[in-house]
Amino acid sequence: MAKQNTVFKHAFNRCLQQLAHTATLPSEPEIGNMLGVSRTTVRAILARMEELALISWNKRSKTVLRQPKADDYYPEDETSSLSAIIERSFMRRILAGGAEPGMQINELEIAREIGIGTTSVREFLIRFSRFGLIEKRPNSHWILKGFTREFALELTEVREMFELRSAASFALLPPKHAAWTELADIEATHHDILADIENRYMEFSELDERFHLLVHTSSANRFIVDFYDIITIVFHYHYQWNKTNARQRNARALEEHLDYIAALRSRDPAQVEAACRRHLRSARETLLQSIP
Amino acid sequence: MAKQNTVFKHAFNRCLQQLAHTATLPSEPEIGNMLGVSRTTVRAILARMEELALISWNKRSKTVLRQPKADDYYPEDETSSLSAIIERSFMRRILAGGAEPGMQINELEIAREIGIGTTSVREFLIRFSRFGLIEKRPNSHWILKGFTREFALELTEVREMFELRSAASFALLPPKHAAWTELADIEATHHDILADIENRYMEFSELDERFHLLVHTSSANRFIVDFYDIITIVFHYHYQWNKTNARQRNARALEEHLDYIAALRSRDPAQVEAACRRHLRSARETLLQSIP
DNA sequence: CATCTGTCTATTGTCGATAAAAGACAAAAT
DNA sequence: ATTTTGTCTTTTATCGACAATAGACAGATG
Repeated sequence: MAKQNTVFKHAFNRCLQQLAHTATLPSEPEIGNMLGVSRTTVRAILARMEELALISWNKRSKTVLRQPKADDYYPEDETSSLSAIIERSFMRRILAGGAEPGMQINELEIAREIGIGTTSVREFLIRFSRFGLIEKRPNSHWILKGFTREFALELTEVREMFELRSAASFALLPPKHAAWTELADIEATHHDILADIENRYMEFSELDERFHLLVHTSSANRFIVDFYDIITIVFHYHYQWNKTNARQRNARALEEHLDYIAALRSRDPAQVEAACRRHLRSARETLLQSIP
Repeated sequence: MAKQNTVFKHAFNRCLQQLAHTATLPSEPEIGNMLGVSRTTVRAILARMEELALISWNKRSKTVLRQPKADDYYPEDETSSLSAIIERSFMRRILAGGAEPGMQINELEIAREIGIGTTSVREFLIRFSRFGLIEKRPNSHWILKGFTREFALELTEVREMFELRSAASFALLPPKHAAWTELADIEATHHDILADIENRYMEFSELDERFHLLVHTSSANRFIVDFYDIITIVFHYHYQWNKTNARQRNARALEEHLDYIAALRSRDPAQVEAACRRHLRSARETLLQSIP
């Protein structure tokens, strides 16, 4: 098996959901655009749908015959790309499992454990190395540098530099810039979640990413925006395995965000800087507290 | 040929040079340490040297029989690692050749052009992507974002942030820190080169890297230090293909460095910041001037 | 005549295989 | 009692192969 057909399966599943809304499907290129895949894959999807008697397909006419049932879908776990699988497995090892700094990382071992080839593992590790958690010894193994206190401090130091600068440039965006609309939208969601914090506090993590990414993007600097990937992945996995006081922590962060947003809107550099600093300081504290 | 034995060849060449200095070679592990290779490779080197009647080898006794001649060495170009070859070839394409932003990059084509497998090219591109010059479309090609004015501006923006901070923390290093000795050494080299600038101005590039890396290292932040890789590679290749006014440019930069070094030594934050800013501004100008 | 489909080709993602290099361990040597 | 060497095993770097996917082009369709 040279390549898993996960692109096909994932697109197929998404396409099934579309069947609910229409009696006929649009043209092949249009479906391709919708799903973000090539025509080759679209045709494979259509062929499969015809095979399952979900549609009748003859050239331009693609008529829906019946609604999809649960087992027309491919299983969820067959639809994620290999690198996503490796990432999850790897992050669990280094964040959740007892992985000591200095430990050796072995490509072959990881590959065997997940049951895949070494090439994919290698490529993942190379991509992952930019996060500063592992380091390669050429012709030899990788070293786990570990999710340590130093790591967190170095990470937040750069984050603070970048975010302060981004926030400052955000405040200078012209009033009709799309970012202000997005900001308003984000603000509204903050209020929504706060109003029902008991039940919706888990939605914070995603909103947090959306907000900070918006701020970073306004720097219009690829290095700053790219760096935010590191923040994202660290926070994403970190919170996934560390849920103590989540409700309370998130409520506080939401309030800080609202201050921060108000400051951005004021367009007053001093206020922006103060609010940004306050929030970043408490975000750093939160992160540090959860490291042994 | 699964693997080129470049590690062996390169280490062999370096080991030949050692032959001039001693009549007998030390133990295998010691040679390995010296050359930075494993004992397996050391033994291959010794075996080859014995084969060429350069040494007689019996267990612990390794006696030099004759001095190496020119054709005992392996050719230079067989000693560089594959990724170094790809890097050079690729950088030439995108910096020297007429590579338009937006151009597609094709793994297979590069591989064929250099005459190697696709795996190595892929891995190179993945590693290289962190420099922000290319971007991947999953399941499809890479896009060249190009060495443009925007790239240079974004790069220098981050560089300036990082270097100002690093310089500030450099000034706070305890007086007995090893960095001060290294700084003195670098300063002396500056004077040496300036004294014979007509002949030695090409040595600037390497010295420049050494100096700025020293400064960045004092931040003790892996993200800041790692970022300096991008600066290094960009300046390295950029100057290699752009030598207009090199003598004059380098002389000026050397003078600026000396001011900057003096400021660091003064340990006065205001002076440090001023000198650092001055130098970074002119470095940026130089870079920008050479972009169409 | 613009867009869609049928068909064909080219490239990417992943695997397994293999030589090079690293490294483990016990016997040998000082 | 270390350190060195001989031998053996394991891992990495790289290749070639192949299915999945993207993409090109001409003829068909409205």
